[in-house]
Amino acid sequence: MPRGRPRKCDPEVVLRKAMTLFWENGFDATSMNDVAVATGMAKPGLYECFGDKNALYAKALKLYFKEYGEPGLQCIRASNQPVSTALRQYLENVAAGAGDPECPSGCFIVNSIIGSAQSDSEIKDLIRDIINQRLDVLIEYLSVAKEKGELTAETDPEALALYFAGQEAAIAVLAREGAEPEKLGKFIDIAMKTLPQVSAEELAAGQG
Amino acid sequence: MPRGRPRKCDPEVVLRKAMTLFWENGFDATSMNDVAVATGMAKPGLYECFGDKNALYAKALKLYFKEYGEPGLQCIRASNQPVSTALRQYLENVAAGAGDPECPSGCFIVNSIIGSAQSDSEIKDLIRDIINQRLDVLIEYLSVAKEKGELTAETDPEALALYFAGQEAAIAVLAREGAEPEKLGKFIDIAMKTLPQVSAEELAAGQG
DNA sequence: TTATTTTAATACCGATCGGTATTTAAATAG
DNA sequence: CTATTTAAATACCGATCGGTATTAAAATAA
Repeated sequence: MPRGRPRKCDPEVVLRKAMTLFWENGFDATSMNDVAVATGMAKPGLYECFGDKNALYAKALKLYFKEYGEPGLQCIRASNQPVSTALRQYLENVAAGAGDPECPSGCFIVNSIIGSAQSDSEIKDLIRDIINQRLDVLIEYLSVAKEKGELTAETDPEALALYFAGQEAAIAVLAREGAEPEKLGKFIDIAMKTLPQVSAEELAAGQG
Repeated sequence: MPRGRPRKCDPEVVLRKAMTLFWENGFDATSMNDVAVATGMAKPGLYECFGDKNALYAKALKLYFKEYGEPGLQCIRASNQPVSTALRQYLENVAAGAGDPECPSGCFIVNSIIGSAQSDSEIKDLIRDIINQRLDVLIEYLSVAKEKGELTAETDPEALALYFAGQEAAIAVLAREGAEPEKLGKFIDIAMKTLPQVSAEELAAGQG
């Protein structure tokens, strides 16, 4: 046991709770007092643990990306499944997160993009970094799929990556509107029709 | 000329300016003082003309829908062009509005959806009404197109309408991220590939 | 025990918020 | 001219904001 009075609250638990508050209500509508009441950690403790409100928000956003964003990207990166399967799973994972009844609806990152106009520059940079990471993973994955012959020669990996990034945003907004999971499923069915896939026979012929 | 001291500011101009402030910065980050300074109408005048802050926001959102939402819906309703042309124009109109350098980026309605968690019930109802109006127009249009044989018999008009509503949200978020118009154009190209269109020959054969 | 360290808890700071009462200015009616 | 009407302009209200100084409590070290 360390020297002084023991902590009442686990900072990790506090940060997770702060994340859900910012996710649900946004930066402005979540006061430090709200966080203090919801977490049980008094305001001076919050400032000591996390810095000021901007720093707390940035840490919450990083935690969100680590928990809800990176795993999906990692699945894409490591996927050895057909491109349509991998990308469908990717969007279904997004829909599962955005529509999870245990969490605020929608996507904290999308919410932050919308509200970023008056964010401080550290937060803007963080958002930009997250957006670019996601786009780069999608571009890389689609480029490889094209090289492997799974996607037609006319495929534009960058444009298609932006399309899928847009589908994530769409799912987040629709979930925030209250769209049921079943409707999000149908949405994904339609969104996946855009893939310029090479058929299995063509692929076999091309590789043989 | 009416009886008393003449108005310094045209309320319509003031409301339009308030609209751009709320559109750019959102409800919480736009203070009544900000509106007063930006418009030249002092705070008591704002309250006398528009009611409280919630009422001003609601009026600004209604103005936005009238100027940026309804014309596009009217085009869809009145369209006698091929379904792919009409819907492409619809999305291009959305992209033009969301990416207009003269205005805040993105879509005020999408921003309001994201921020609606802590809105008062009048604003929530207004947002819900706008969403439903748009969806109803799309469903009706797609249903008619299916009946006319322009879309395949397997087409689900409700699901496809939600898809297009989602594309609007996607375009709004991508524009808010700073996506250039050219990239939004490519996005629309891909998004339009989902249409389960009947070919011109099939359509002629079916009608003949 | 007593001193020290670390945190919790309370109270408080100036600034800003949404909203309004009051006073001043600009027009018309008589 | 004076009275009246309407709006502008200023000042102000209590509440809440982000952030902090201060005090009280709970642990260890001696």
